[in-house]
Amino acid sequence: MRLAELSERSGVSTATIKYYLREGLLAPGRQINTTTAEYDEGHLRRLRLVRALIQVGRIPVATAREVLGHVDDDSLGRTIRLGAALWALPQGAEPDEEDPAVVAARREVDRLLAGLGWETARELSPLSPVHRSLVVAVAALIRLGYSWDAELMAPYAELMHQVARRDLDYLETHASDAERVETAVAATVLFEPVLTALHRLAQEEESARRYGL
Amino acid sequence: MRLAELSERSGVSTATIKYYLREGLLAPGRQINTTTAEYDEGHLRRLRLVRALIQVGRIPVATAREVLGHVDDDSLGRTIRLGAALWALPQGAEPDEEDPAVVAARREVDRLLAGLGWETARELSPLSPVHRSLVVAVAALIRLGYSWDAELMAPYAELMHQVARRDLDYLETHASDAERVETAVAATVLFEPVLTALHRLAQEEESARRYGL
DNA sequence: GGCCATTGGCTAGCGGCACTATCCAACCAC
DNA sequence: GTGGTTGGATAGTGCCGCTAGCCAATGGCC
Repeated sequence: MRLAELSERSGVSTATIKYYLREGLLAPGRQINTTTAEYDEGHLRRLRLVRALIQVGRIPVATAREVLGHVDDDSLGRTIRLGAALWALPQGAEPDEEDPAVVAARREVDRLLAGLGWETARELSPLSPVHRSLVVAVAALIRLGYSWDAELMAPYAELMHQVARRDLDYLETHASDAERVETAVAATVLFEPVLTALHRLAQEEESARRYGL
Repeated sequence: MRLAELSERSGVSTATIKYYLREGLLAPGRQINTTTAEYDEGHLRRLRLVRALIQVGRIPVATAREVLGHVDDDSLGRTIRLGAALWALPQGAEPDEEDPAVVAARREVDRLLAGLGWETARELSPLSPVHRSLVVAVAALIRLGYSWDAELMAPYAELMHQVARRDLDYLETHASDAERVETAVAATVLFEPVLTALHRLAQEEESARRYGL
Protein backbone atom coordinates (compact mmCIF):
# COMPACT_ATOMS: atom_id res chain seq x y z
CA MET A 1 0.00 0.00 0.00
CA ARG A 2 1.25 3.46 -0.79
CA LEU A 3 0.92 6.79 0.96
CA ALA A 4 -2.37 7.68 -0.69
CA GLU A 5 -3.98 4.39 0.32
CA LEU A 6 -2.60 4.59 3.85
CA SER A 7 -4.14 8.03 4.08
CA GLU A 8 -7.43 6.78 2.63
CA ARG A 9 -7.75 3.81 4.97
CA SER A 10 -6.72 5.68 8.12
CA GLY A 11 -8.60 8.88 7.43
CA VAL A 12 -5.42 10.88 8.04
CA SER A 13 -4.28 13.37 5.40
CA THR A 14 -1.08 12.63 3.51
CA ALA A 15 0.38 15.90 4.80
CA THR A 16 -0.16 14.75 8.37
CA ILE A 17 1.28 11.30 7.68
CA LYS A 18 4.38 12.95 6.22
CA TYR A 19 4.57 15.05 9.37
CA TYR A 20 4.39 11.92 11.56
CA LEU A 21 7.10 10.27 9.46
CA ARG A 22 9.28 13.32 9.90
CA GLU A 23 8.62 13.34 13.64
CA GLY A 24 9.50 9.66 13.91
CA LEU A 25 6.07 8.50 15.10
CA LEU A 26 5.76 6.20 12.13
CA ALA A 27 8.50 4.04 10.63
CA PRO A 28 9.32 4.85 6.99
CA GLY A 29 7.81 2.49 4.43
CA ARG A 30 9.86 -0.03 2.49
CA GLN A 31 11.61 2.13 -0.08
CA ILE A 32 10.97 0.81 -3.60
CA ASN A 33 12.81 3.60 -5.35
CA THR A 34 13.59 7.27 -4.79
CA THR A 35 9.99 8.32 -5.10
CA THR A 36 7.94 5.36 -3.92
CA ALA A 37 7.53 3.55 -0.62
CA GLU A 38 5.40 0.61 0.33
CA TYR A 39 3.44 0.53 3.61
CA ASP A 40 1.84 -2.52 5.21
CA GLU A 41 -0.90 -3.35 7.71
CA GLY A 42 1.55 -2.74 10.53
CA HIS A 43 1.94 0.86 9.44
CA LEU A 44 -1.81 1.29 9.29
CA ARG A 45 -2.18 -0.16 12.77
CA ARG A 46 0.55 2.04 14.20
CA LEU A 47 -0.93 5.09 12.52
CA ARG A 48 -4.30 4.38 14.13
CA LEU A 49 -2.57 3.98 17.50
CA VAL A 50 -0.75 7.28 17.04
CA ARG A 51 -3.98 9.05 16.20
CA ALA A 52 -5.73 7.52 19.19
CA LEU A 53 -2.92 8.49 21.56
CA ILE A 54 -2.85 12.06 20.26
CA GLN A 55 -6.53 12.75 19.71
CA VAL A 56 -8.24 10.63 22.36
CA GLY A 57 -5.43 10.32 24.89
CA ARG A 58 -4.35 13.95 24.38
CA ILE A 59 -0.69 12.98 24.41
CA PRO A 60 1.62 15.58 22.86
CA VAL A 61 3.39 14.46 19.68
CA ALA A 62 6.82 14.61 21.30
CA THR A 63 5.67 12.43 24.20
CA ALA A 64 4.05 9.95 21.85
CA ARG A 65 7.34 9.60 19.98
CA GLU A 66 9.15 8.87 23.20
CA VAL A 67 6.57 6.36 24.40
CA LEU A 68 6.46 4.52 21.07
CA GLY A 69 10.24 4.55 20.96
CA HIS A 70 10.28 2.49 24.13
CA VAL A 71 7.58 0.19 22.81
CA ASP A 72 9.74 -0.55 19.78
CA ASP A 73 13.03 -0.92 21.59
CA ASP A 74 13.94 -4.56 21.01
CA SER A 75 17.08 -4.34 23.11
CA LEU A 76 15.08 -4.45 26.34
CA GLY A 77 12.86 -7.00 27.99
CA ARG A 78 9.12 -6.72 27.94
CA THR A 79 8.63 -5.50 31.50
CA ILE A 80 11.36 -2.90 31.22
CA ARG A 81 10.02 -1.62 27.91
CA LEU A 82 6.55 -1.24 29.37
CA GLY A 83 7.89 0.48 32.44
CA ALA A 84 9.95 2.87 30.32
CA ALA A 85 7.00 3.62 28.07
CA LEU A 86 4.68 4.37 31.00
CA TRP A 87 7.42 6.37 32.67
CA ALA A 88 7.52 8.68 29.66
CA LEU A 89 3.79 9.31 29.65
CA PRO A 90 2.92 11.91 32.26
CA GLN A 91 3.10 15.55 31.47
CA GLY A 92 2.59 18.50 33.72
CA ALA A 93 4.76 20.92 35.59
CA GLU A 94 7.26 20.16 38.31
CA PRO A 95 5.90 20.72 41.80
CA ASP A 96 7.43 23.60 43.69
CA GLU A 97 8.89 21.86 46.75
CA GLU A 98 8.94 25.13 48.68
CA ASP A 99 5.17 25.38 48.49
CA PRO A 100 3.62 24.22 51.80
CA ALA A 101 0.67 22.71 49.91
CA VAL A 102 3.10 20.54 47.95
CA VAL A 103 4.91 19.51 51.11
CA ALA A 104 1.63 18.54 52.76
CA ALA A 105 0.46 16.73 49.62
CA ARG A 106 3.69 14.75 49.44
CA ARG A 107 3.38 13.74 53.08
CA GLU A 108 -0.21 12.54 52.60
CA VAL A 109 0.62 10.64 49.42
CA ASP A 110 3.47 8.88 51.20
CA ARG A 111 1.20 8.02 54.11
CA LEU A 112 -1.38 6.71 51.65
CA LEU A 113 1.08 4.41 49.93
CA ALA A 114 2.40 3.18 53.27
CA GLY A 115 -1.13 2.45 54.48
CA LEU A 116 -2.00 0.57 51.32
CA GLY A 117 1.18 -1.45 51.39
CA TRP A 118 2.01 -0.47 47.84
CA GLU A 119 5.67 -1.15 48.28
CA THR A 120 6.59 -0.88 44.62
CA ALA A 121 5.14 2.58 44.43
CA ARG A 122 6.90 3.59 47.63
CA GLU A 123 10.29 2.38 46.53
CA LEU A 124 10.23 4.12 43.19
CA SER A 125 8.42 6.90 44.91
CA PRO A 126 9.78 10.37 44.62
CA LEU A 127 11.30 9.61 41.26
CA SER A 128 8.22 8.35 39.51
CA PRO A 129 6.46 10.86 37.26
CA VAL A 130 3.08 9.39 38.21
CA HIS A 131 3.82 9.94 41.86
CA ARG A 132 4.80 13.48 41.04
CA SER A 133 1.58 14.22 39.18
CA LEU A 134 -0.44 12.77 42.07
CA VAL A 135 1.34 15.13 44.43
CA VAL A 136 0.65 18.09 42.14
CA ALA A 137 -3.05 17.26 41.93
CA VAL A 138 -3.45 16.73 45.67
CA ALA A 139 -1.53 19.94 46.34
CA ALA A 140 -4.00 21.84 44.17
CA LEU A 141 -6.91 20.48 46.22
CA ILE A 142 -5.18 21.35 49.47
CA ARG A 143 -4.44 24.86 48.21
CA LEU A 144 -8.15 25.30 47.56
CA GLY A 145 -8.88 24.40 51.14
CA TYR A 146 -10.07 20.83 50.71
CA SER A 147 -8.74 18.55 53.38
CA TRP A 148 -7.35 15.74 51.30
CA ASP A 149 -5.53 13.30 53.49
CA ALA A 150 -4.43 9.71 53.23
CA GLU A 151 -7.57 8.40 54.95
CA LEU A 152 -9.78 10.13 52.41
CA MET A 153 -7.80 8.90 49.45
CA ALA A 154 -7.42 5.31 50.58
CA PRO A 155 -10.88 4.11 49.47
CA TYR A 156 -10.37 5.78 46.10
CA ALA A 157 -7.04 4.03 45.78
CA GLU A 158 -8.62 0.69 46.62
CA LEU A 159 -11.24 1.22 43.95
CA MET A 160 -8.61 2.15 41.38
CA HIS A 161 -6.69 -0.95 42.39
CA GLN A 162 -9.75 -3.02 41.50
CA VAL A 163 -9.86 -1.20 38.18
CA ALA A 164 -6.17 -1.94 37.62
CA ARG A 165 -6.71 -5.65 38.34
CA ARG A 166 -9.41 -5.70 35.68
CA ASP A 167 -7.09 -3.91 33.25
CA LEU A 168 -4.40 -6.53 33.71
CA ASP A 169 -6.88 -9.41 33.51
CA TYR A 170 -8.07 -8.00 30.21
CA LEU A 171 -4.49 -7.71 29.03
CA GLU A 172 -3.73 -11.32 29.88
CA THR A 173 -6.70 -12.71 27.98
CA HIS A 174 -6.73 -10.38 25.00
CA ALA A 175 -3.15 -9.80 23.97
CA SER A 176 -0.56 -12.13 22.59
CA ASP A 177 2.86 -11.86 24.15
CA ALA A 178 4.36 -10.02 21.21
CA GLU A 179 1.87 -7.21 21.19
CA ARG A 180 1.47 -6.97 24.96
CA VAL A 181 3.58 -3.85 25.43
CA GLU A 182 1.69 -1.99 22.74
CA THR A 183 -1.62 -3.15 24.18
CA ALA A 184 -0.59 -2.12 27.67
CA VAL A 185 0.27 1.37 26.48
CA ALA A 186 -2.97 1.64 24.55
CA ALA A 187 -4.87 0.40 27.58
CA THR A 188 -3.22 2.84 29.96
CA VAL A 189 -3.76 5.82 27.72
CA LEU A 190 -7.14 5.01 26.21
CA PHE A 191 -8.91 3.51 29.20
CA GLU A 192 -8.46 6.80 30.96
CA PRO A 193 -10.87 8.83 28.85
CA VAL A 194 -13.34 5.95 29.17
CA LEU A 195 -12.99 5.90 32.95
CA THR A 196 -13.25 9.68 33.14
CA ALA A 197 -16.42 9.69 31.07
CA LEU A 198 -17.92 6.84 33.11
CA HIS A 199 -16.99 8.75 36.26
CA ARG A 200 -18.82 11.86 35.12
CA LEU A 201 -21.82 9.89 33.92
CA ALA A 202 -21.94 8.15 37.28
CA GLN A 203 -21.76 11.51 39.06
CA GLU A 204 -24.67 12.79 36.98
CA GLU A 205 -26.67 9.65 37.58
CA GLU A 206 -26.05 9.56 41.32
CA SER A 207 -26.68 13.27 41.64
CA ALA A 208 -29.99 12.90 39.81
CA ARG A 209 -30.94 10.03 42.11
CA ARG A 210 -30.17 11.99 45.25
CA TYR A 211 -31.38 15.43 44.34
CA GLY A 212 -33.63 14.93 41.34
CA LEU A 213 -33.04 16.47 37.95
CA MET B 1 -5.68 43.94 48.87
CA ARG B 2 -4.41 45.31 45.61
CA LEU B 3 -3.16 43.71 42.43
CA ALA B 4 0.44 43.34 43.61
CA GLU B 5 -0.61 41.60 46.82
CA LEU B 6 -3.10 39.36 45.00
CA SER B 7 -0.25 38.39 42.70
CA GLU B 8 2.09 37.82 45.64
CA ARG B 9 -0.31 35.65 47.61
CA SER B 10 -1.48 33.57 44.66
CA GLY B 11 1.89 33.17 42.99
CA VAL B 12 0.40 34.39 39.70
CA SER B 13 2.09 37.28 37.87
CA THR B 14 0.25 40.58 37.62
CA ALA B 15 0.36 40.30 33.84
CA THR B 16 -1.47 36.97 34.00
CA ILE B 17 -4.02 38.29 36.48
CA LYS B 18 -4.70 41.20 34.13
CA TYR B 19 -5.13 38.64 31.35
CA TYR B 20 -7.65 36.67 33.43
CA LEU B 21 -9.55 39.88 34.22
CA ARG B 22 -9.68 40.70 30.53
CA GLU B 23 -10.88 37.19 29.73
CA GLY B 24 -13.58 37.40 32.37
CA LEU B 25 -12.27 34.54 34.52
CA LEU B 26 -11.95 36.85 37.48
CA ALA B 27 -14.41 39.57 38.51
CA PRO B 28 -12.92 43.09 38.57
CA GLY B 29 -11.96 44.39 41.99
CA ARG B 30 -13.88 47.11 43.79
CA GLN B 31 -12.83 50.25 41.96
CA ILE B 32 -11.52 52.86 44.41
CA ASN B 33 -10.57 55.37 41.76
CA THR B 34 -9.41 55.36 38.17
CA THR B 35 -6.14 53.70 38.96
CA THR B 36 -6.76 51.55 42.00
CA ALA B 37 -8.92 48.54 42.73
CA GLU B 38 -9.38 46.55 45.88
CA TYR B 39 -9.51 42.74 45.84
CA ASP B 40 -10.69 40.50 48.65
CA GLU B 41 -10.28 36.91 49.83
CA GLY B 42 -12.97 35.85 47.38
CA HIS B 43 -10.85 37.04 44.49
CA LEU B 44 -7.86 35.15 45.85
CA ARG B 45 -9.92 32.01 46.21
CA ARG B 46 -11.35 32.29 42.73
CA LEU B 47 -7.92 32.94 41.29
CA ARG B 48 -6.61 29.78 42.90
CA LEU B 49 -9.56 27.85 41.49
CA VAL B 50 -8.92 29.25 38.01
CA ARG B 51 -5.25 28.25 38.22
CA ALA B 52 -6.16 24.77 39.42
CA LEU B 53 -8.73 24.28 36.64
CA ILE B 54 -6.30 25.44 33.97
CA GLN B 55 -3.05 23.95 35.19
CA VAL B 56 -4.13 20.78 36.97
CA GLY B 57 -7.46 20.15 35.25
CA ARG B 58 -6.07 21.17 31.85
CA ILE B 59 -9.22 23.11 31.03
CA PRO B 60 -8.82 25.69 28.25
CA VAL B 61 -9.25 29.29 29.34
CA ALA B 62 -12.37 29.77 27.19
CA THR B 63 -14.00 26.67 28.73
CA ALA B 64 -13.10 27.78 32.24
CA ARG B 65 -14.80 31.12 31.60
CA GLU B 66 -17.95 29.35 30.47
CA VAL B 67 -17.96 26.93 33.41
CA LEU B 68 -17.36 29.67 35.98
CA GLY B 69 -20.00 31.80 34.30
CA HIS B 70 -22.55 29.10 35.10
CA VAL B 71 -21.24 28.76 38.64
CA ASP B 72 -21.84 32.47 39.18
CA ASP B 73 -25.21 32.69 37.47
CA ASP B 74 -27.54 33.64 40.32
CA SER B 75 -30.63 33.54 38.14
CA LEU B 76 -30.70 29.74 38.21
CA GLY B 77 -31.19 27.15 40.89
CA ARG B 78 -28.31 25.21 42.33
CA THR B 79 -28.92 21.94 40.49
CA ILE B 80 -29.38 23.64 37.15
CA ARG B 81 -26.26 25.73 37.59
CA LEU B 82 -24.21 22.67 38.42
CA GLY B 83 -25.64 20.78 35.47
CA ALA B 84 -24.89 23.68 33.15
CA ALA B 85 -21.36 24.02 34.47
CA LEU B 86 -20.60 20.33 34.04
CA TRP B 87 -22.25 20.37 30.64
CA ALA B 88 -19.75 22.99 29.51
CA LEU B 89 -16.73 21.02 30.64
CA PRO B 90 -15.90 18.36 28.07
CA GLN B 91 -13.74 19.16 25.13
CA GLY B 92 -12.79 16.98 22.23
CA ALA B 93 -13.91 16.54 18.67
CA GLU B 94 -17.32 15.57 17.40
CA PRO B 95 -17.63 11.89 16.52
CA ASP B 96 -18.05 11.11 12.85
CA GLU B 97 -21.40 9.31 12.78
CA GLU B 98 -20.55 7.71 9.45
CA ASP B 99 -17.64 5.85 10.98
CA PRO B 100 -18.60 2.23 11.73
CA ALA B 101 -16.45 2.26 14.87
CA VAL B 102 -18.48 5.20 16.17
CA VAL B 103 -21.76 3.47 15.33
CA ALA B 104 -20.64 0.33 17.15
CA ALA B 105 -19.38 2.35 20.10
CA ARG B 106 -22.67 4.22 20.40
CA ARG B 107 -24.59 0.95 20.35
CA GLU B 108 -22.45 -0.54 23.10
CA VAL B 109 -22.65 2.58 25.25
CA ASP B 110 -26.42 2.58 24.95
CA ARG B 111 -26.54 -1.11 25.86
CA LEU B 112 -24.29 -0.40 28.82
CA LEU B 113 -26.50 2.36 30.18
CA ALA B 114 -29.61 0.22 29.68
CA GLY B 115 -28.01 -2.69 31.50
CA LEU B 116 -26.97 -0.50 34.40
CA GLY B 117 -30.34 1.13 34.67
CA TRP B 118 -28.83 4.60 34.49
CA GLU B 119 -32.02 6.16 33.29
CA THR B 120 -30.90 9.75 33.71
CA ALA B 121 -27.92 9.16 31.48
CA ARG B 122 -30.08 7.39 28.93
CA GLU B 123 -32.64 10.12 28.73
CA LEU B 124 -30.19 12.93 28.25
CA SER B 125 -28.18 10.55 26.21
CA PRO B 126 -27.19 11.53 22.74
CA LEU B 127 -27.19 15.20 23.68
CA SER B 128 -24.87 15.01 26.63
CA PRO B 129 -21.24 15.98 25.94
CA VAL B 130 -20.03 13.38 28.42
CA HIS B 131 -21.91 10.68 26.58
CA ARG B 132 -20.37 11.93 23.37
CA SER B 133 -16.84 11.77 24.72
CA LEU B 134 -17.44 8.26 26.02
CA VAL B 135 -18.52 7.22 22.54
CA VAL B 136 -15.42 8.80 21.01
CA ALA B 137 -13.12 7.01 23.44
CA VAL B 138 -14.78 3.62 22.99
CA ALA B 139 -14.75 4.09 19.22
CA ALA B 140 -10.98 4.63 19.34
CA LEU B 141 -10.54 1.35 21.20
CA ILE B 142 -12.77 -0.50 18.75
CA ARG B 143 -10.87 0.98 15.82
CA LEU B 144 -7.68 -0.42 17.30
CA GLY B 145 -9.24 -3.86 17.36
CA TYR B 146 -10.10 -4.14 21.03
CA SER B 147 -13.47 -5.71 21.60
CA TRP B 148 -15.03 -3.23 23.96
CA ASP B 149 -18.62 -4.13 24.58
CA ALA B 150 -21.21 -3.34 27.21
CA GLU B 151 -20.41 -6.47 29.23
CA LEU B 152 -16.77 -5.48 29.48
CA MET B 153 -17.52 -1.92 30.48
CA ALA B 154 -20.22 -2.72 33.03
CA PRO B 155 -17.87 -3.61 35.92
CA TYR B 156 -15.83 -0.49 35.24
CA ALA B 157 -19.01 1.56 35.31
CA GLU B 158 -20.04 -0.03 38.61
CA LEU B 159 -16.66 0.84 40.10
CA MET B 160 -16.92 4.42 38.88
CA HIS B 161 -20.39 4.58 40.37
CA GLN B 162 -18.88 3.70 43.73
CA VAL B 163 -16.36 6.46 43.19
CA ALA B 164 -19.15 8.90 42.34
CA ARG B 165 -21.05 7.98 45.50
CA ARG B 166 -17.94 8.79 47.52
CA ASP B 167 -17.59 12.09 45.67
CA LEU B 168 -21.12 13.12 46.55
CA ASP B 169 -20.77 11.95 50.14
CA TYR B 170 -17.69 14.12 50.43
CA LEU B 171 -19.58 17.03 48.92
CA GLU B 172 -22.43 16.68 51.40
CA THR B 173 -20.19 16.69 54.43
CA HIS B 174 -17.57 19.22 53.34
CA ALA B 175 -19.38 22.00 51.54
CA SER B 176 -21.84 24.55 52.77
CA ASP B 177 -24.86 25.04 50.57
CA ALA B 178 -23.61 28.34 49.20
CA GLU B 179 -20.34 27.05 47.92
CA ARG B 180 -21.61 23.65 46.82
CA VAL B 181 -21.70 24.40 43.10
CA GLU B 182 -18.14 25.67 43.13
CA THR B 183 -17.02 22.69 45.18
CA ALA B 184 -18.78 20.28 42.84
CA VAL B 185 -17.02 21.77 39.83
CA ALA B 186 -13.68 21.66 41.62
CA ALA B 187 -14.34 18.09 42.65
CA THR B 188 -15.29 16.97 39.15
CA VAL B 189 -12.31 18.60 37.51
CA LEU B 190 -9.64 18.08 40.15
CA PHE B 191 -10.52 14.59 41.36
CA GLU B 192 -9.88 13.36 37.85
CA PRO B 193 -6.11 13.88 37.82
CA VAL B 194 -6.01 12.26 41.27
CA LEU B 195 -7.99 9.27 40.06
CA THR B 196 -5.87 8.99 36.94
CA ALA B 197 -2.67 9.06 38.96
CA LEU B 198 -4.02 6.51 41.44
CA HIS B 199 -5.07 4.35 38.49
CA ARG B 200 -1.59 4.36 37.03
CA LEU B 201 0.05 3.77 40.39
CA ALA B 202 -2.30 0.84 40.95
CA GLN B 203 -1.43 -0.53 37.52
CA GLU B 204 2.27 -0.32 38.32
CA GLU B 205 1.78 -1.92 41.71
CA GLU B 206 -0.40 -4.75 40.44
CA SER B 207 1.89 -5.33 37.47
CA ALA B 208 4.90 -5.56 39.79
CA ARG B 209 3.02 -8.03 42.00
CA ARG B 210 2.10 -10.26 39.08
CA TYR B 211 5.21 -10.11 36.96
CA GLY B 212 7.91 -8.76 39.25
CA LEU B 213 9.83 -5.58 38.67
C1' DG C 1 5.13 70.34 46.83
C1' DG C 2 7.76 66.98 44.54
C1' DC C 3 8.66 62.25 43.39
C1' DC C 4 8.33 57.61 42.44
C1' DA C 5 5.75 53.25 42.53
C1' DT C 6 1.52 51.40 41.35
C1' DT C 7 -2.85 51.09 39.03
C1' DG C 8 -6.22 49.77 35.09
C1' DG C 9 -6.42 49.77 30.32
C1' DC C 10 -4.47 48.97 26.10
C1' DT C 11 -1.90 46.83 22.22
C1' DA C 12 1.54 44.05 20.44
C1' DG C 13 4.44 40.25 20.63
C1' DC C 14 6.16 35.51 21.81
C1' DG C 15 6.90 30.59 21.94
C1' DG C 16 4.98 26.24 21.46
C1' DC C 17 2.24 23.05 19.10
C1' DA C 18 -0.09 20.41 15.52
C1' DC C 19 -0.59 20.57 11.53
C1' DT C 20 -1.02 22.44 6.38
C1' DA C 21 0.45 24.09 2.02
C1' DT C 22 3.61 24.44 -1.62
C1' DC C 23 7.32 23.42 -4.37
C1' DC C 24 10.42 20.14 -6.32
C1' DA C 25 12.79 16.59 -9.15
C1' DA C 26 12.30 11.72 -9.79
C1' DC C 27 9.73 8.20 -11.50
C1' DC C 28 6.15 4.83 -12.98
C1' DA C 29 1.82 3.25 -15.22
C1' DC C 30 -0.83 3.78 -18.95
C1' DG D 1 5.12 11.07 -23.30
C1' DT D 2 2.33 12.68 -20.15
C1' DG D 3 -0.19 12.88 -15.99
C1' DG D 4 -0.29 11.60 -11.42
C1' DT D 5 2.18 10.21 -7.41
C1' DT D 6 6.23 9.91 -4.46
C1' DG D 7 9.66 11.42 -0.70
C1' DG D 8 11.95 15.35 0.85
C1' DA D 9 12.26 19.97 2.19
C1' DT D 10 10.75 24.51 3.77
C1' DA D 11 7.72 27.89 5.06
C1' DG D 12 3.43 29.24 6.77
C1' DT D 13 -1.01 29.06 9.64
C1' DG D 14 -4.08 29.33 13.51
C1' DC D 15 -4.77 28.81 18.10
C1' DC D 16 -3.47 29.24 22.79
C1' DG D 17 -1.72 30.97 27.11
C1' DC D 18 0.56 34.08 28.44
C1' DT D 19 4.17 38.24 28.56
C1' DA D 20 5.95 42.72 27.82
C1' DG D 21 5.69 47.44 27.29
C1' DC D 22 3.47 51.84 27.19
C1' DC D 23 0.34 55.18 29.08
C1' DA D 24 -1.92 58.83 31.98
C1' DA D 25 -3.95 59.08 36.49
C1' DT D 26 -3.24 58.58 41.09
C1' DG D 27 -1.64 57.72 45.91
C1' DG D 28 1.53 57.53 49.62
C1' DC D 29 5.70 59.37 51.46
C1' DC D 30 9.08 62.56 52.55
